[in-house]
Amino acid sequence: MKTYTVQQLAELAGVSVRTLHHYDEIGLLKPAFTGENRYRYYGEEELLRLQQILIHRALDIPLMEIGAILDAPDFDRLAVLREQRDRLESEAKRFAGMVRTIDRTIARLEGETAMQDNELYSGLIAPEKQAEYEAWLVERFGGDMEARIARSRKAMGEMNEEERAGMMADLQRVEEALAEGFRRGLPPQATALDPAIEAHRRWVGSAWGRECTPEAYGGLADVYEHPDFRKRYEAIQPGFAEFLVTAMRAWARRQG
Amino acid sequence: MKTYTVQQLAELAGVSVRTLHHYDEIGLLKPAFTGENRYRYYGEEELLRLQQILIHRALDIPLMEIGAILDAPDFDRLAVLREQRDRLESEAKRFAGMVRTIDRTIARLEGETAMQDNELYSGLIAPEKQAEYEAWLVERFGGDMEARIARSRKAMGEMNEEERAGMMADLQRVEEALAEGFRRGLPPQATALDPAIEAHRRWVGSAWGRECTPEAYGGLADVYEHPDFRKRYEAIQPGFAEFLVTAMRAWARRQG
DNA sequence: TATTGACCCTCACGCGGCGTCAGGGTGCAG
DNA sequence: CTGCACCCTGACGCCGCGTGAGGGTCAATA
Repeated sequence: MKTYTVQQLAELAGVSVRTLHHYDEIGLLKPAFTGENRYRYYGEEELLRLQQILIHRALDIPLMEIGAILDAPDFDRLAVLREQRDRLESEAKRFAGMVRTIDRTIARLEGETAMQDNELYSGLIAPEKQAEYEAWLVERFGGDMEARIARSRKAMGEMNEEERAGMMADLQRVEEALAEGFRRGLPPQATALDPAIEAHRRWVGSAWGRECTPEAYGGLADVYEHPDFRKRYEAIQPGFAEFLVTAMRAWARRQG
Repeated sequence: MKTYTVQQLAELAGVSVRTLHHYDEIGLLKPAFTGENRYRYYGEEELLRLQQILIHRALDIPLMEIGAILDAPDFDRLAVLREQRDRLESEAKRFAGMVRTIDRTIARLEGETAMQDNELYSGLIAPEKQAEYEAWLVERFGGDMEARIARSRKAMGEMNEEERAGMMADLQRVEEALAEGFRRGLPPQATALDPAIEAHRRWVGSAWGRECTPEAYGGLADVYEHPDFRKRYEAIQPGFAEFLVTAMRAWARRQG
């Protein structure tokens, strides 16, 4: 017959020796037998019971309650398993939901970050506002922001005047198409805006030098709420800033 | 400016007032301000911070460590989120894994249960062994077993002699085909046995009055290790009992 | 104004489930 | 015999609150 000492069982099950002492003390998990040396010796049956204890414990069931469950007559066994299964599934879903929440936050932060890298020097902000905006970014995002600003400044510095003017003209066309939809009274969620929205997204991607994903585009909408961007879009047409932000978000949401 | 009292914030966040007191005491979550009445008043910023605390707490991170993380400079924010995301995903997977483990246990128990309901009275066990077998079932599975035995006895009692004889003849044909494979020296895992195995499974399904799923069929193999069944299969051919059990298990495993 | 019910406060004991350590014994190899 | 790894019991203490005592504040109502 195979037996385990406390340390062996503890390692097999991923618990501490102290835990096994404690469970013996409270009667939750008794050893198979105790030797003359007062050592605890456990068998396969105790190992199996311990594994069942650990599943219940993962569901925050108090130890004494776990003991009551495991010591109940066998006819309850299937019902208990079904109940534990449902609770374990709920926990799995709870954590999966938190993963999705954090994924959205990460995407948003990454979208914001990518936007700030490139648009700052794309001519959207007047040069005299740049120092102020840089201070805002550093204050908001902290430590390595200055290094990234330096990097973006260098990349934009390498674009010639003709290329920059071409990009600005493209952006104006896109924004004008969107503003026209706004003036015609289309709701921001209207799919008739999709061509203009997607043209805008493509423009942003080319300004970034990499694809603007739907998540990043949704994050960009957040950043367009910054006062400097709002001011700029309000100058195109009063009310346009809010319309654009909502339209961008609606589009991003529809991409799943 | 919108403010919340302790109870309002506690309800919004799903924690207790005591928890908020505690977090204030240890400096983890201070109120926005405290009134002359000594009441705590929290703002949106505190609500957001509390939500972040709760995600970290779900990962069993000690409170003082949570404080250190949240109070770190902002440039760490994205890295921390990524790390938490990975840990939350691991937790989700851990619970999902436990769900699968319990599902397998449930399927096995249900398979055994369904088998015992019907085969007991299908003529496989000699009548004089029935009382003994019933005692074994009740001892093994406990409380409601007697009610279920009564139910099955009634159902079998309604099958006429001709129908019963037809089922027995079918079963003999199936078992003979399997025994022939055994005599020819086929390994129990051989796919050449599949037609006979599937015929057997179909027979069991018809005896049950409902489909015998691969899980249930795997569970049935466990139950065929009972001494009464072994004796019966050994009577067909010495060594056949072990062969059959192994073949059934191999087939069930191959169904995924 | 007084009363009442809901909410707020500080203070403090205690619980569940161990982690950690002290002091001492056992088993086994060199 | 010595040294190392493992075992024991006993016991203090920690973390994160739950619970309750005793008392104050706020707002509606009679």
